Amino acid sequence: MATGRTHRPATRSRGIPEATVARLPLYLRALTGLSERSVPTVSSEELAAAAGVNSAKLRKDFSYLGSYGTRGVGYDVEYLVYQISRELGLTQDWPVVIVGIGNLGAALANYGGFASRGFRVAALIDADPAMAGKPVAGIPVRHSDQLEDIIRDNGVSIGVIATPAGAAQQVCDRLVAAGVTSILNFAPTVLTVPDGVDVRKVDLSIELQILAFHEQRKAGEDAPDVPPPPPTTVAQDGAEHPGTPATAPAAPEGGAPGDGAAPARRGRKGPDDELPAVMPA
Amino acid sequence: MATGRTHRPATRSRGIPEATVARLPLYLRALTGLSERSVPTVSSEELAAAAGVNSAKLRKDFSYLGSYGTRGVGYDVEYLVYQISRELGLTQDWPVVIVGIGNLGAALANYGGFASRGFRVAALIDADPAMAGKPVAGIPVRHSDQLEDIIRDNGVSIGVIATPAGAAQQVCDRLVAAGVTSILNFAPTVLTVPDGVDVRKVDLSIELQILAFHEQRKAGEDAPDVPPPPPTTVAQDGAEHPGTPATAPAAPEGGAPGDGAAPARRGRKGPDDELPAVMPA
DNA sequence: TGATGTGAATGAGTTCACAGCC
DNA sequence: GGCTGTGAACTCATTCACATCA
Repeated sequence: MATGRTHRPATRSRGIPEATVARLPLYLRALTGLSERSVPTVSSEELAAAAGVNSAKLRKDFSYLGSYGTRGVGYDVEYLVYQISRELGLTQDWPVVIVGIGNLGAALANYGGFASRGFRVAALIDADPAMAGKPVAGIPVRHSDQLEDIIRDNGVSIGVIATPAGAAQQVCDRLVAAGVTSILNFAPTVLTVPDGVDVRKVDLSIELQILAFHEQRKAGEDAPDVPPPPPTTVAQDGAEHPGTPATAPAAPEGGAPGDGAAPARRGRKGPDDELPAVMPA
Repeated sequence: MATGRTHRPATRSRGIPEATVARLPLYLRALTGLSERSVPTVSSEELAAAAGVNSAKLRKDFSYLGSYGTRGVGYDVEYLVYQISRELGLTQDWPVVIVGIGNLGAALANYGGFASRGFRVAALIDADPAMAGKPVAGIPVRHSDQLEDIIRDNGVSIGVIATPAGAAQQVCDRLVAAGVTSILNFAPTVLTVPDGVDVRKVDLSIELQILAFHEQRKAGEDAPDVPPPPPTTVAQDGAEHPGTPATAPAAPEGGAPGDGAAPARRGRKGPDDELPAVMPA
């Protein structure tokens, strides 16, 4: 362990940091806006502001792509648009399939951002036979029996999973077996994939929870250690006291920081804790 | 600039790294699953596997919360669930509003993950008068005129923006003015907010573009420097050769790496480049 | 002169590896 | 013996500050 990792330490060029890659689409969007307004050149300062990053970061990011700017002047908008598009692989056409056509899947199918910028919805797939044939966003939904055929016939290498959590791994396995090597996962599950397959995750409830964390901080501010009380109004809901905290999982005693006697959070809120995304697929 | 930033370097406890915070919801989900299966304790190894991280990272993450494990044994599931929930602020009730009830907004409203874990959809808001009163996910949509009242009446501090890009900043401003201090933004725009307001962004097209980048790499593998040719099939689309690259934005000449004569990407693909999310709000 | 491009400094996050405790 | 908790090493990312060049 820790020996191999061919990570291309080589000459130069190849090996753009992941953090930079993640920002390229942001720059691209900002540049596209400028391009539409026929702005010929931008400085790192201006473009950084439009993309919501700081200019030093932007310049360093661009330096990984090459020397595409002109000192004393800035960057040529059209040229940069092309270079970034090419770097991201958007100068070619990527057929994608969306699996799981519930609310979310339909939203994705209708999403303008899919159609533009090199992505093309090759098929919508759902496990519900009743959905089959029904057009969503102008594309007829196909039954998941045909998943493998669709992937192969269209040379699809990118798949989007918008199924409930329970179906996600299974769908993922089938996609991968059929040749998909990049997956965008909206289901709230950890997907297991073989090496060589990329998975990116978009998880609505996780994002909300992160916000809640920071929100709590704001409300609690200088409360030194105890869990701050409800910051916003609304908290009581009628039956809020669950059973006696008898089930309280014995804390490892020895002065654990920040709390006394955990109420064990008994009284399981709802049965749908696994956050089923939207519809069966 | 760069002086202030009280960032709590203090004694201990407060100051959980952002990266750790972002993983807590993941651990929580894995733990919830174990809890439902009545598993009493887990080792860092097992839990890490379930959450898709490595065990050292998990242990370090937990160490920021306190010493909640037992050496030689592992972690008490129920106890950890409570501690993480508390740390994330999920032991209280967070009313949220969703603005922009198009496909995506509806998907979010129906999303199980919202209802569980401390979040409660206080209202759905849309700018389309025709939507007003129509129930979505059992909640009547309200017109955006009432946005401020809704925020204040319900003590909402978290808002979700699912409007088209064009409306997002405006909606954001109104949310913030009305007292919202955390925003989850699904619109493909950079939002500008005052200090003290948190914004998290979920951007479908950016995620896809990042996948495309890696996908391209896989296909190109050992092509040393030139942009690899289309990996998947499907590439020609009829009229693919745009006008002469006359408009080609003069590259800064001097041997720029990796490409010759950028085709300037003339012939703008489609007019909907700004990726309007779904529906007016 | 006014911007880029980039080494060097700093900081954040991850991983290692092992002491400490059950 | 087994597993947590954590200093220390390391890797990755951001920021600074300035040499460099149109």
